[in-house]
Amino acid sequence: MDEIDELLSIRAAELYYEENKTQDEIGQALRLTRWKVGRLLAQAKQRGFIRIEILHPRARRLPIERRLRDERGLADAIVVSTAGVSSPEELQARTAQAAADYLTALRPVPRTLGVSWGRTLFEISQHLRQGWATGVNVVQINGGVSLNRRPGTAAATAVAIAQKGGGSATLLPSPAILERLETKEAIESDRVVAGVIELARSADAYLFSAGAADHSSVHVESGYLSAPDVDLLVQKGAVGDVVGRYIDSDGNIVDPALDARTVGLTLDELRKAQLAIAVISGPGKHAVADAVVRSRLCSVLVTDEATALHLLDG
Amino acid sequence: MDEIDELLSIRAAELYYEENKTQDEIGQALRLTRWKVGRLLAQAKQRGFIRIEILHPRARRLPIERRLRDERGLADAIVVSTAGVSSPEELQARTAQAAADYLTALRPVPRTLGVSWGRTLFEISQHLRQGWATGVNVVQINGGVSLNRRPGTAAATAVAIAQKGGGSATLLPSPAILERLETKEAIESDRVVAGVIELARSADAYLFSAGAADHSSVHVESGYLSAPDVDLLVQKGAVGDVVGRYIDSDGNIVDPALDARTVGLTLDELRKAQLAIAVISGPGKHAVADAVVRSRLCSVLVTDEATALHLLDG
DNA sequence: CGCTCATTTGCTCATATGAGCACCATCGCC
DNA sequence: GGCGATGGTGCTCATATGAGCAAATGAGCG
Repeated sequence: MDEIDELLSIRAAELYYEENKTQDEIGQALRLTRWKVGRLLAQAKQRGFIRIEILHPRARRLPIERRLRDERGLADAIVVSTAGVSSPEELQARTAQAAADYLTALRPVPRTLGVSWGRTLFEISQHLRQGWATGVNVVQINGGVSLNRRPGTAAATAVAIAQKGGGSATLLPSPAILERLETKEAIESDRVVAGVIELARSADAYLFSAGAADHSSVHVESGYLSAPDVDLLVQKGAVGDVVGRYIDSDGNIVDPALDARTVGLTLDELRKAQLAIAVISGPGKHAVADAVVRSRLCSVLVTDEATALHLLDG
Repeated sequence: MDEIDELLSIRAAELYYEENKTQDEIGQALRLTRWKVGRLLAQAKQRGFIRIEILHPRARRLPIERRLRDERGLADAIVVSTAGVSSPEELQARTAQAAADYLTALRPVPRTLGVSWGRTLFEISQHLRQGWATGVNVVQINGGVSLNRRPGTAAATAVAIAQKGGGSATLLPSPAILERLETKEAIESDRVVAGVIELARSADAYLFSAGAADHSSVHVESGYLSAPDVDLLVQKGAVGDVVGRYIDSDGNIVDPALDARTVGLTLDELRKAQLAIAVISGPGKHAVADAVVRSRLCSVLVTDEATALHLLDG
């Protein structure tokens, strides 16, 4: 395509997309046949001169979803558009909404849903509508007696998801990370705790997020880890955590001793799941998202456009 | 339109615009008739959920051009797209290119073209192609013996436009602004100068830009005005200059004494012109652009999208 | 200069889309 | 509960568009 045709294709595109002229009318205006106009428009599209965006909080990016499924081997992928997003909160809200939508539309409806906790999960619980399902029981899959008093604690999240889904919540009454291995083993051998973990293992589906390995982590905020602890993990190669377990960019446990003191499903148990839905979004989570997908910790990923593109091209 | 239809229209738009499905296929996927799909898509468009942009340095915004013509009473308007513009230089280049294109396509071809000088005019002269016209003579319409040595001086601009247009340039051998009124009157009474100004008055078309009233002005750069001079003009209400004459937001001369010392066509002479093409772009020139259009200093405006929107809505 | 081959052009025809209209469900009103 | 009004739905039909193909154009080469 030469210079002159390129310019003509732009003129044609202006008349077609901005002025709603027919190809025939454009042909008359530019002294071209309507077929030539059609070809110019096709070329303008094909060369990427025409960008069509869907501006809506609920808009998704289907082509990127397909690429994620095909190129990264996911069973399913949900990618929310970042067009028109003005704040990190809005991005988080969009992703949570998409996750809630996905859960609501999920068939067969899981009888038991294993969930983690954190900011993302709490927001998903808020975006689910009352009656999103009937009879969905929820079980926590990792320890999470919150140490702070903010709303959105582990228990509130699981309870909200269960209540809105017409089922009941089973909480895992344990801290996320214990200070001593012996305490962790003692807690896990407790009849109630062991029962909850057993129930968690048998869940039909899992819904969890991932945290970035930095000081903004809920583990720091909740007091399970200190800022220097996190720095040390980063030094060892940690990119983030899934259900409280810190992984490197290949999805391997960074600190086995720490991991042994962490209560809940192990990553290998999660990997064996039929349906593991990870919800990960935000610029700070590109690295964890990559690790999660690479190491097959999830079969379904709900994320934002920028993160998805990072997984594909970055 | 209720919530559910709005969501459906977004899903439909995704399948239509991103996946290139037909409305019929979308109907099958979403369990709707194809007519319903068509209506949903129409509503999505109408409600502004669909944004179509033409990404190209030569792209124009025809709907905005029409609004400028209709709402601001311009004979013609050229608005370049700002989509994908990354630097002020690129914006300037796009606008200059559009002005060059407009000149090239102009019919009837002007036999004599009056031009001002400055950064914008120089850039236009560079974007004109060799042979853009045949036999177009160029005459300077305001004083402009440059005091500095940079390329793009007043003379070089006029000569380039004329040379590429197969004609000759007539320069106005005078400073832009004189220090004393008597000197200005003496210069204007000089046979050669008076002849050039007479020729300028008889031009078929004028091409000029406008400067912002700030320290970046070419008058400051060229030494005709000092920074405090400009500050004083701003205090008196100046928003910018046209052919060296400073105007307020209504297009009136801000400082008649200064104006009397300025050599070249007067603004009223410019206003009487059949065809006066103003080329004004950049965020710093919104106010001058508005003054120029409001006071009918130009019949044709070449500008950028942001400036145009300012003229319409701001 | 004439030939070949590749590309572009203008066409026919099938398909996709939008306009306009009859019909039907839903709602307020009696 | 009957009844007209209102808005949405599915249709017919005209139009716009894209696929595929034959003719025309023109560049390259003997």
